[in-house]
Amino acid sequence: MARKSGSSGIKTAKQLHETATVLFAKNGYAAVSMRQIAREVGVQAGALYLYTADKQSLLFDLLDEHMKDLLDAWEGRTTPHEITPIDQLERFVRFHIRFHLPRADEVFISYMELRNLTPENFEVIQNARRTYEAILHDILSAGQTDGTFKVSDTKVATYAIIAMLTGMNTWYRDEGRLSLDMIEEIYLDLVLSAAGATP
Amino acid sequence: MARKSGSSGIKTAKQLHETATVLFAKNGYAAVSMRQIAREVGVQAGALYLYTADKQSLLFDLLDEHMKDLLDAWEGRTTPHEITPIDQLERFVRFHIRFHLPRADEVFISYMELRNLTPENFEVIQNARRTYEAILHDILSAGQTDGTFKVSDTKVATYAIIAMLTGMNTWYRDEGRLSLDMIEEIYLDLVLSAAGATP
DNA sequence: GTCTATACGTCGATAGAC
DNA sequence: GTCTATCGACGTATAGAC
Repeated sequence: MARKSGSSGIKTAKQLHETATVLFAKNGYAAVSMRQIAREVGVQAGALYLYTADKQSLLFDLLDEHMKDLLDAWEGRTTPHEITPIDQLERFVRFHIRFHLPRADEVFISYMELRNLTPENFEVIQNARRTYEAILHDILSAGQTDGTFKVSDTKVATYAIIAMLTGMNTWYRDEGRLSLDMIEEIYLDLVLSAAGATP
Repeated sequence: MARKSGSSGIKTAKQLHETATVLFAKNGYAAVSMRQIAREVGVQAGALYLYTADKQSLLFDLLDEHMKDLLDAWEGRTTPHEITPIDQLERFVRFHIRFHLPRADEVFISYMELRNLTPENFEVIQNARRTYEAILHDILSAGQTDGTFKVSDTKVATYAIIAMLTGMNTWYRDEGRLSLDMIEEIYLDLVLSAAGATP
């Protein structure tokens, strides 16, 4: 068969990441073969190695991109100068939901495929995750100090709140009974209550 | 090489499940080979097929056992006759933590390897999970009705609380700074607050 | 940039000896 | 109940033609 005409490297590179994200999320990193990805992208397996050193780098790049996007998105937000802990927490919750919900596959992979990273790659992703957690922890600590929040342990509360919010991705469906706006308000109430917020 | 002496079928069957649990949790179902399991158990790969029809059945059996144990443990508890929603919720939280924390591998597999089940097997596990969620949902609904709880949506609150509690498994370490008893109290506070409990 | 062809290892599962 | 040996398929990754 003749070689596929009209292919462009940039397009293939992008399709590789998109396809790998979907397939890894659906079937798992270990269960997806390079051949399968290539077939879906529309090239031969060998051609994939023009865009990634190996399968491991492919996984790492997906997770690394996701965490960078997340932290960049948070940093890039416009933030008022003086803002109360309670408002900070509200902004965090809304941001988290709005960022994570439309990225179901990426979020899924970022949690499920950590164990398939090499130790060095795992360390990088884990650090990014800790950076994100620190954002919430700082907010809770500030509120705890000035008396607006009341939790037994800010560290555990941080984990609990993030788990609560991220868990949303496991049940949310676009055609579900609740709109995104409603879900946002429901979770906001849950988080503020859990933090013992007294406005 | 002579065949291994002193082996007993019952012992091997048990070791198969234990070994598979550990390996699947550590490396993932798809990444673990039957040969690897056999090596760890101390038999040849072929011998495993005396105890399981195939790899898929092995995974399903592990998850099915876990869910059955969970529901049986809940059913088997002694429960006072009349009990307030707030006490029910407290009992649920303590039960969940005590049951899940010592079963890190089983819990991990039960969440991570759902996608590697055949559709029929997935359905069975999913039903068991829904049964468990219904326990919490009933408690929240009762409290919502009689005014002891105050959540915007009992369904979402159910998911959120279970996610919050189960998320504990991702960070808990035996040698950590918090004892099991302390963690139990911290999460109890978080859950009661999230539910808007007014004692 | 993409192709074909292939090296070389490992997979799940089975057959038959003991 | 466990072993050895093996089948046929599929895995990642590379070499070299075009």
